[in-house]
Amino acid sequence: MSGINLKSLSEKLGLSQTTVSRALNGYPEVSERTRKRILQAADEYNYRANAGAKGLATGRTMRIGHVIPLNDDHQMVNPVFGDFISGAGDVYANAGYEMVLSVVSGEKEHDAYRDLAAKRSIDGVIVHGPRKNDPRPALLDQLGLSYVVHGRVDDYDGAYSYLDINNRRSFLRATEFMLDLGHTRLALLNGWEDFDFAARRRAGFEEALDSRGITADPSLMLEGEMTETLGHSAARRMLAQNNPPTGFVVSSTMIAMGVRRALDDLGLAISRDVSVVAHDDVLSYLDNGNALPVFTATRSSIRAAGRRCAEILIQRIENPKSDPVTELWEAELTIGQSTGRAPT
Amino acid sequence: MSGINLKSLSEKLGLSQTTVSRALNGYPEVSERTRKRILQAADEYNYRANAGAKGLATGRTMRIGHVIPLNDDHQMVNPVFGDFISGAGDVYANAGYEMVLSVVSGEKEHDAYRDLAAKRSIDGVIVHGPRKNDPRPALLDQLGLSYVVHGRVDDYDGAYSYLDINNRRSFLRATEFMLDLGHTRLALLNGWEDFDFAARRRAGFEEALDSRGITADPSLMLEGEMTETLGHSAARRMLAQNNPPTGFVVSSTMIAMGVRRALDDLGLAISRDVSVVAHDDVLSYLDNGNALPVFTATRSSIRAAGRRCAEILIQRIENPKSDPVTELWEAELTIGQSTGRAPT
DNA sequence: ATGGGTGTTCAAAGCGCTTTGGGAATGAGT
DNA sequence: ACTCATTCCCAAAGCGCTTTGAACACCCAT
Repeated sequence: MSGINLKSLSEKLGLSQTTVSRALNGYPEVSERTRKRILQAADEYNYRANAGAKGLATGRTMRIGHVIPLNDDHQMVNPVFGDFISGAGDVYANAGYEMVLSVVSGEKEHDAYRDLAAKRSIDGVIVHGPRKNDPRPALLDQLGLSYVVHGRVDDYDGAYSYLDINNRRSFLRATEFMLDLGHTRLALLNGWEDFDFAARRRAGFEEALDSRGITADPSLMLEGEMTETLGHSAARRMLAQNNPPTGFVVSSTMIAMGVRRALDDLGLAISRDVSVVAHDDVLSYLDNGNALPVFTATRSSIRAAGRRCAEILIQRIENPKSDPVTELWEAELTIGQSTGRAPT
Repeated sequence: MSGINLKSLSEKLGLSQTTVSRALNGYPEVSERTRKRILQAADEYNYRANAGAKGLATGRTMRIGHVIPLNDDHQMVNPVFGDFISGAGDVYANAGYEMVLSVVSGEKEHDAYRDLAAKRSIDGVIVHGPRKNDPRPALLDQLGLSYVVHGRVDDYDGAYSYLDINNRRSFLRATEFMLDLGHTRLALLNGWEDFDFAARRRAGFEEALDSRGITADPSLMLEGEMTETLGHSAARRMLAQNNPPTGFVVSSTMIAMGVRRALDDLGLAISRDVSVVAHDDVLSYLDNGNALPVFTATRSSIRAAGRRCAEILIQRIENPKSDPVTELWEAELTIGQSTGRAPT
């Protein structure tokens, strides 16, 4: 129905397309009087420049891509994703960008970037879930696409923009906190350690134990999908061992909820019998008890990360010659009701 | 870097752009020999048609929009969203469509649709989270944009495409199941009843009680954000009443997890002391205990809904004259470990 | 030889915008 | 009176594709 174009709009105004276009895009060489007239007419007819045509003419699509990998086993999208894009999306909207999403599984991921680049349908892209030896920065540099990595890749030689939290330090501190409470048998329930963030968390965990002369027990360390079920089954299993842990260091509040359920199953009290410290992404739908936190946790808002990644990417797109931006955020350790002195 | 266009590709081949274009788009009027040559060259140079230019020429952008509303209070994206788009995204990818996302809050939602339509950046749109008196179908019909509603709007006169689950019936059955177990004091923890799905669930709940001559107790019915916290605090409060409920009918497994935590707090055993039945969206990251379900639940996969909505929408886009498609799915009631006979 | 298919290719127009390279009008400077 | 900037506006080219209408070659039947 609707859909007036520049041509007819300018005809209605008795002006050339050039003038109307310039007025609408804020160029100076048009008198204020006519600009006002034009703006008003554009509003009246609900005119908006055809995105495809504009992209063709300018070479900029005003569109940013997110390629989100699908876990092949569970066809699962990382549940933090909703919050991330809600942060990023807000920034995009205010800057006049659109967000395009590609959910792809495994091997097809590479192609997704190639495709988006070759079709020229985006100006830049956010890289989610970087892994060890992640090939994407190299690919994107080669494709000439602007990008920002949410997280880090350990092994890329080139300079690239990223925003990460200090995962190693977070887990170092969380683990030390447990050690200070007298816990010596500590379990780690982690995400897949193929992901950079999880590898760093494990390193922090082990570093803390090492510094107290404790060697990490492999039977108390598990990596996997960060679900409630993982927390539950792992905790059940570990607590049934000969020398069960008195504390759990876990990578998400979802896992922590599973651990709590296992404790309930076994009639154990959280904090008194077994302590739990988690990493909390401050997801909007998992508020970890507003006023007094349920779980002791290292916290860092995924939504804030989404916002900041978007800002950085836009800045990179609009100024590609500038130096890459890198930020490393510290997570905050908040004491909740899930930790206490180790039972004696 | 990369980025060859039709012109240079056809020059390399010594053919006209017409022929190359036709070959690539599968038109018959080009000999198999040349088509093969062209396909090969296209592959070699990694040629892909510029999306904007193609859209301009054809009038079809091969892009589908999802406008997802942001809860203003919590800046929260519905956590089922990840699964929905992972289902839809897969269908899009296979059909050659891209997905564009707009996360917008409250009053700006209307504008988002207007914008996308006026800029001609999408061919169609999925309507999420329909509410009572939802104005969007009327708006979209007026804008001439193809769409399909995930859920239903109660009050729209026009014919429109939707995919919904039978929420009323689900909650009717779940409630009857509880009644059959001897529970007479039943609580309902629901999503915001401004949403169509939640209103229907409540209707089903009340209908079941009515049919047994029980009148629903307003102090046992709550609507709100479907979080763990809601389940926890509501259950705590309701169980502290004079005449506490022996069963909870709740709208998500997230809420159910909160109820379970409240029971643990109070030293009550789930199923023996208090029963819980939930609606389960079968989210990939909340698998409700793979083999034996933790919660008794009415189940319907959100991912499957995403897939189907996408299929319907594509069909509508490619064949706009066809009649609207409407589907109503029945949820499946699966018995888990969270329900038992009412204590006597 | 002539005409009509049939199969294969092409030149050029058009999609809706931005942007280059002027042109006309006005006012100021000499 | 004449030049020279300024200010404001415009015609036309170009972005990379699809698609219309026509051309060309070839073959078979008349």
